[in-house]
Amino acid sequence: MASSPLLATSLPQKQLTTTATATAGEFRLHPAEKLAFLIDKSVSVNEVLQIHAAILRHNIVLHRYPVLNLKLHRAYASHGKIRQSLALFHQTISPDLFLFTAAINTVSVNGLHDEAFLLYIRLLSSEIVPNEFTFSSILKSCSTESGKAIHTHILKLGLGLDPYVATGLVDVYAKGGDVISAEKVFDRMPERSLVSSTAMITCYANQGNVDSARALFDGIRERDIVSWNVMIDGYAQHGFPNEALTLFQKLLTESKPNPDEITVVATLSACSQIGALESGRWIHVYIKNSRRIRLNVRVCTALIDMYSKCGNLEEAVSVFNDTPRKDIVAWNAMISGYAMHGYSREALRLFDEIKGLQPTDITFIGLLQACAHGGLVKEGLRMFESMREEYGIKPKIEHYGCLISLLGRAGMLKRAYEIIRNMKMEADSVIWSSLLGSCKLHGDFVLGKEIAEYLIGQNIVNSGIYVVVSGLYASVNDYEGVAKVRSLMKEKGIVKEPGISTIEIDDKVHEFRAGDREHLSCKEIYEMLRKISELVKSHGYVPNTDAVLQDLEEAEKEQSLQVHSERLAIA
DNA sequence: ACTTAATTAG
Repeated sequence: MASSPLLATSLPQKQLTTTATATAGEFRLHPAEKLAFLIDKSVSVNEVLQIHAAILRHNIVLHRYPVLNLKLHRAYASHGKIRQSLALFHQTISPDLFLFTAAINTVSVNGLHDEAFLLYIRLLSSEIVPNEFTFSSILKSCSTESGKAIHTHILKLGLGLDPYVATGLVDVYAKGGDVISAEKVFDRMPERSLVSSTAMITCYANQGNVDSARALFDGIRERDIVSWNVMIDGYAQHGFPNEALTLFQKLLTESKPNPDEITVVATLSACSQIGALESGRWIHVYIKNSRRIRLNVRVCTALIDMYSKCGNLEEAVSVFNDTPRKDIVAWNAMISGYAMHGYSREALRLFDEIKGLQPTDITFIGLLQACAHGGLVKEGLRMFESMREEYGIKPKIEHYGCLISLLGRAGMLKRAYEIIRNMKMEADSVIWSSLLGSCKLHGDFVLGKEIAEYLIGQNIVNSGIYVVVSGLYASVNDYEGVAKVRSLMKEKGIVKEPGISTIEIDDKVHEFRAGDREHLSCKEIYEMLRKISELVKSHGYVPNTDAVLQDLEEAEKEQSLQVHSERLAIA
């Protein structure tokens, strides 16, 4: 659209002779209606500003033309000019329901939840009655508590069965984790729309109830890509990465719908979790060959994460270098990638290269991990300080975890212990395990035992800590200590979670538990295991049975190590 | 004229 004609004193004749605006020109419209028509055609903020200027030039009093006023508000809001669109609202003498609703929607969408409620209250104070549009807008700003209050208003006005409103309610209850209320609203809907079903699937998935989610998903006749994405991501984010991959494969076998950016991001996350490099690579190639799916910053970040976690750092770096419009999340992923591969200096160097982006708490987790892995004590301590002082980021428990691991590995055990005791927050089992592990590593059994006894005394225990404590006792041959820990475990009914190892072969992920005999090639696997064992023993391998927690004879301990899940997977 | 579901980093 041309830029200057709108600023001319009369209405832009040129505009009205083009084909696009011919319909408007055929009628003798009031300038306000013509301008409203132009707003609908506008594609940039500049055009909106010019139209606004034309409105002022024509001395059009906006609140006398509610439709024009509303369209202008919407146009500003849709281009992210929130202040401008709200200014329009506040200049309007008595806003009608449409403008109220649009304004509530604008602030809600932009996260100004308090503002949304102020507007809603102002609406209620006028004699205007909110409608279904208003509620689907205000619900976006509701917590579960305020959602319940709004729910009563909805019921009072008889709008509870409107599909938009009901979906909004399901969404509010889903965010608050109130599945029961969400189900109630959902079940009462006269007909389940695709969107409301998808909202309900999201609710189930977020609760980790993937079975209910899947049942609902399977019951949908016409599934769109959003419902597939919700289901795949639901699996991926709640401990079922294999199911996520399988479902993605199922999607590929159906002709519709086509995967999009979000589908591949969710699936790549599943690949990262199980180290499925081949599947991840396949998806990368699929994206490159697809004309629909763009390698945008989010897709690239998922690829960086996948390649890093699947052990291919070079490919992660290569994707990072080709990532367009890198945001802090992309930088964080690459920093963490370097950190987990032990390239500490590269991680720190990358941090120095970030320009014009505010680092987040996660940036510092990556950096501190890099320092911990590389034994860069001075740098790590300085980093921890600058996080608080320079960047104003409050350390979370995870940051302390990195710090303790950093000091612990460097043998600065006393200092690490002091930091834990002086932390503002309660140390978690990860931190204690890390420090105990360091005590064992550096042979400081006095401090190690002191901590172990403190933990047992304080009842800060779980299977993770028991394992480390017992290992600590075992390494100094304190079998009384080991026995004490064991009986405590029994007494409290703590069971060590069975370890599972997975390995990817020819695009299929195989799972193994210790002593597993479920696998189809079980016989061959055990035969291979026997050969490997002979080989390593002939090279002087002696099994270290100290870490075996079960109460077994030495030979049995060896046997239990022999069929360790990782060994099975490798065989 | 105003309205509904999904995304990455530890």
